[in-house]
Amino acid sequence: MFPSLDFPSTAIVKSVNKHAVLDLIRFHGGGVSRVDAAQQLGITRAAISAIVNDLIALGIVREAPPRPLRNGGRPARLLEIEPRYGNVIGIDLGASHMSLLIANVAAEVLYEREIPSDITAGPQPILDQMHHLVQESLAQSGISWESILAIGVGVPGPIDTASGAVISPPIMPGWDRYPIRETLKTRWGRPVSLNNDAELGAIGEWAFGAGRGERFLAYIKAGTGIGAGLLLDGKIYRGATGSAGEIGHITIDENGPQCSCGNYGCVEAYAGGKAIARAAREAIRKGIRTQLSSIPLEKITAQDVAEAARRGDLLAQQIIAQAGEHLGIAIAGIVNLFNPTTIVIGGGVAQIGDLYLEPVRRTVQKRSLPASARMVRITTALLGRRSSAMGAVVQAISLALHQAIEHERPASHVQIV
Amino acid sequence: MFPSLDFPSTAIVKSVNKHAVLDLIRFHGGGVSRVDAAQQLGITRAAISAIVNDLIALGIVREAPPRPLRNGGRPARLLEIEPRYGNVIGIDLGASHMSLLIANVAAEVLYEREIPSDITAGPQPILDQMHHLVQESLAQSGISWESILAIGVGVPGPIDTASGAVISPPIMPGWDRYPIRETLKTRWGRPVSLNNDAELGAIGEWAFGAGRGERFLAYIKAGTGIGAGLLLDGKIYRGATGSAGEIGHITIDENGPQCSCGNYGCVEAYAGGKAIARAAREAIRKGIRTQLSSIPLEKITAQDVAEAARRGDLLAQQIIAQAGEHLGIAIAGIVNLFNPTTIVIGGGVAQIGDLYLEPVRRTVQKRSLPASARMVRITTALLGRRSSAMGAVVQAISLALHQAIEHERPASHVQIV
DNA sequence: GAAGATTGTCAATTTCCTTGACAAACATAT
DNA sequence: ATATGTTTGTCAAGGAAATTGACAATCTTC
Repeated sequence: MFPSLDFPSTAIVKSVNKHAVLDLIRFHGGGVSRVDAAQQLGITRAAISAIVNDLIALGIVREAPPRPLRNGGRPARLLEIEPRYGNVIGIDLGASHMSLLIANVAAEVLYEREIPSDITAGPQPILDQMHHLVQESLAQSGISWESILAIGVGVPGPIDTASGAVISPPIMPGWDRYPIRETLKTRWGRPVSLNNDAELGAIGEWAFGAGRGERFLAYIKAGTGIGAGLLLDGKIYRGATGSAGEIGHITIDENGPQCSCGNYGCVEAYAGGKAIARAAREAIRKGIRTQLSSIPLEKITAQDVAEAARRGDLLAQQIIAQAGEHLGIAIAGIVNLFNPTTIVIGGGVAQIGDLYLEPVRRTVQKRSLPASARMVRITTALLGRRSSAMGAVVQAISLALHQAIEHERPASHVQIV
Repeated sequence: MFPSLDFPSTAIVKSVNKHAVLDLIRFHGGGVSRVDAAQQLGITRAAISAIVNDLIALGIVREAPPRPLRNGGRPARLLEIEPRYGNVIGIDLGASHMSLLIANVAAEVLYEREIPSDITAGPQPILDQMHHLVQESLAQSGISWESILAIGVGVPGPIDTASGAVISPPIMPGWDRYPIRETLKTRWGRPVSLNNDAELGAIGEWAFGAGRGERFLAYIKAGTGIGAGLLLDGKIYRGATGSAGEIGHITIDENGPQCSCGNYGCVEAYAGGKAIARAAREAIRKGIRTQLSSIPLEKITAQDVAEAARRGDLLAQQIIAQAGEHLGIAIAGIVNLFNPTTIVIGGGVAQIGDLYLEPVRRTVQKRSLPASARMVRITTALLGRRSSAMGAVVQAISLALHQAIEHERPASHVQIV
């Protein structure tokens, strides 16, 4: 119907199919046989065989130990990623912390660590800290630097994919247009992928979490701020310049309170971690009875409110329910606009659980059109705090493996625009 | 990176390339030569030649009369669609009207007509009326029914692409799940495409209007109601079940007035044609001085308000500016979420012009994140009231031509999932 | 143990693109 | 006017990858 970006010509057909087979093996839970792959990709067994044997020869894929079968016939030889091919690192840079995963290319986590880190310190100190974290983690885990094939990094801001930098990020002062990807690539001498953290959350939950295999998925990162990662029609959606999914600064009340971004009535000013803590402080100032009064006013965090709510504190429960309703309004907007099958809610605030999630569900059902509301499943992140770091791992593996099968032979002379 | 839906294999390579060449010729303003096509598609001149000559042999493409050139060398033979290959009909079914275009496959409009029609009358009477409109139009224009290759239809509701019906449409009472596409297909014995009207607006403006060639485009249909059609990464985005882009019922003020859909504070209740008329009536009831007082209160329409505003009426100008601001809030949400390059505003209310558009632009700049706001161009529909009907024409032509080159030979045995 | 079913592989064939050469048709310089 | 250079489009030969159809391998069931 419309001009497509993929222009297959015989020269790149095998390449495209090889990438497709590789991803099928990577993301198909439970193992795929050659025949499975042939059916799903719509090409013949013979063609698949040739591709799979290439991948095995490269050491990227292996045959899994045979498993009990159901039907008569020659047992299928299931395929899986060869974990010994190499390792990758995934790093999620948050507003107040930095978390790191080391995994092999089969996405099995080998090491995990999280340290506090204040992103407002600016790019140079933080990237130095990141470098030290990597070195320490390798030392502690006994994993060699040579085994690391690629590194994936996530940051909480809109990303320009071409330059590998953040552009006008609301919560990363001093980082505007700093060449993050190039800096790390040069320092590490490895391929580096740079993505928005919510985007990575979507990838992580899609690959190994609550949104497995869904083709229309939105991941909502509800933490200090609020962001969304969008997986539309099976592909990460970044928009024209890479800053799609910025749900946090959508207006839900034009006359609402001022947000840190300067506008009025953004969701983030109602439903984010900061907003929850502020609501508690205001209520206490007004003299409302609550268990939270025992905490010094200025030290109350969203986590304190969540704990109080779990212990039965009425005010805390009310604050969290209201935050959920406000987030629900914004998510209802996403549902109306994107018509997804699944919404995965992650980030720190989502850890609160049903006290937060139920109001979200209720509000979405109430405030989005039936045609879309009926279809959508709203759930918490299965990977918990690790969604984004896991997404970074997935991206790093993609980088490593797809580059490997591409460079196997000299790059095609066919220009893909 | 992610499993793609297109699985090229040698058997379908030529088919894919043929479709790509055809669309390149269709949508490239000013004519393409074989060499141009080769460069843009990344395949060789020889391959393009074979494809183009096939298309010429089928009677779908022709060589344009030679034009003056700039550079030395053999003059390029420009390609264009052969208009005599056949004709199509595009129909836009609105809430209160029905408009029809007859065009040849080169998308040159041959006949145009618009009649009043109340969509609330229900599917059977309206589809009968549509049939009569087609017959009358053919008779009046002297175009033969035999020349009509396909028909495109647009309706103002969320569409389930699989069944060709609308699902829980807010403004089409009685149409829920009525098999519109099958009914028309059977009656006419021609391929029929059924799309959402805003979707078609996006297609129309993308192909021949204000959004020519843009890859990230949102078309906002601001009429009685408000809807959006989304073109993301060069492709129409329909969502998981075809009901994406329902911007009209996004909440911009949670405590706002009740909307016809049952919720509170939807954009449509602030910025749609109905809302504009209602605001005027309420102001008059309050006794505010305005030229509109000369019109019977219950008969005031958005168009009356627009005319009064143009004549300098302060109240009318204020109402329209406020409606624009409210629409701007919703569009700012789209800009934050989708990060498009272009927003095209069409529909009846958009005809008001800058009085409406300027507040929209101002509000979007104010209420969306700088990273996305900087990139976006906001403009009125170039095709005016015809955007959607033109989109229906484009879809009908797509149906006719792509089917023609596909059925040229027996369909590929390759299953594309 | 035989029959049936499913999986994976092989050789021959087909399809379509690429390669490299060449003719056609123009502009410009001499 | 002629020669040179440039761009466009076509042709035949060659190559890459998928398809086809047959067949061996390996299981379940009768």
